[in-house]
Amino acid sequence: MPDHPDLQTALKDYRQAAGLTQADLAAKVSVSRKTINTIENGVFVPTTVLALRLARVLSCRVEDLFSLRD
Amino acid sequence: MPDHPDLQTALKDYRQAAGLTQADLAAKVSVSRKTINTIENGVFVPTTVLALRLARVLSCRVEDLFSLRD
DNA sequence: TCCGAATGTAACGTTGACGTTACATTCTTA
DNA sequence: TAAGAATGTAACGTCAACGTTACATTCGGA
Repeated sequence: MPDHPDLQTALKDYRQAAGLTQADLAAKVSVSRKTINTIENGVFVPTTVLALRLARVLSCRVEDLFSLRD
Repeated sequence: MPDHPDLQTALKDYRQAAGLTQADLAAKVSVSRKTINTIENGVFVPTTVLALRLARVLSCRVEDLFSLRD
């Protein structure tokens, strides 16, 4: 489960704080559970549209969920 | 210059407010000028990494630049 | 400790983001 | 109004995001 070179994510923390499973969150933003799983594990970076949906559902900013690795 | 169905953007407004040309902004975030141009015109949506870079350079949030069309 | 729930992960295909180059068009401003 | 700067846009290629399905593994509570 490699970290993505450009980005780090706090998605798992926010999801768990909201009391949601990966499957719950996937349903709320209309993607597959695998998509949530691979994003949390840094396998790939979500599109901006998905990042905006995730931030909306988790009541935070895109920057809270994803930050550039400098 | 079709609007993207999922997203609307205020990138042009923020760029112009910062006194930057498309070429200036492209250089600052390390993409081609065409990429900035096509994003501003809604031809396609930037990746999350690029959206984060744009927000950083323009001193605003990703949500200020891009918003879901509901 | 056992069982179900939650999570990890693999293969294959489709689509769209972006680069590069080049040229046409539209704005500025002297 | 002429010249340069800024912007629009087209063709073609590459790579990564995601879907779908399926199965293995791990975790948490009775």
